[in-house]
Amino acid sequence: MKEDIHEKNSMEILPCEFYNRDTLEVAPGLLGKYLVRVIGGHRLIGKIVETEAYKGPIDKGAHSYNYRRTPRTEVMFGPPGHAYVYFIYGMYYCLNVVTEEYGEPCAVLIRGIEPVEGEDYMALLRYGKTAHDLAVPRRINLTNGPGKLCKAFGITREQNGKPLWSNDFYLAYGEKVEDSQIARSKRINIDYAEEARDFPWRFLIKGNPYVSVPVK
DNA sequence: AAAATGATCAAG
DNA sequence: TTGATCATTTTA
Repeated sequence: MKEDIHEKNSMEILPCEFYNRDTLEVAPGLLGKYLVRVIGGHRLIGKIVETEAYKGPIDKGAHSYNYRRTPRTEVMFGPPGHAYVYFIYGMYYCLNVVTEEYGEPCAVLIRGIEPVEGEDYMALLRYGKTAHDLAVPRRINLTNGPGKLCKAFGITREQNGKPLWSNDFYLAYGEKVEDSQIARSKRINIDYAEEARDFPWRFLIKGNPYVSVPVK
């Protein structure tokens, strides 16, 4: 059986080539990977448990649909492996990783994370309280959504366009996830996207409690 | 079910 | 310049 070069258990940083592939391979491939963020003298680590693929050229759910190029979508046209962070609903940030070759405006939205290290500081960033003081449902609530995890990891427009191999902000191999542990579904909250609304481009680790919305 | 809250973008 | 929209979350 052939070894998949994109899967291994390790804290090694993901190489740039990881992202330079079809978005529908990168999105499930990101499950189990670790997001690492150094902020305020703390190191935060979280395991990615839910992602969504956005393929701008053909995807009416994507900000970059039909190669729509604006100040906001600009970084998606750039090289793969960089962060695309956008501000939404006047209140929240969402983190994406840019995929595919330079000029192809595609990305993967990170929708759910399981805290691995630094949960107290995540809780502090989210609520101004340590996780120790939170009931279990609220601990789950820390990072189970795209806006929540950005708040918990201190991710803002400052990270927009940053490579995902920065000292204080990177992705590592983390934990191997078998294909049999991955579930798929339609994407969340893109009812405006016509036929693309039904594309099964959302990927989750089966049974993981840190997903934003349970699989239907 | 509906509010919160402001950047974003296409249209005028 | 304006106004509708929005890859969400919280509260009720």
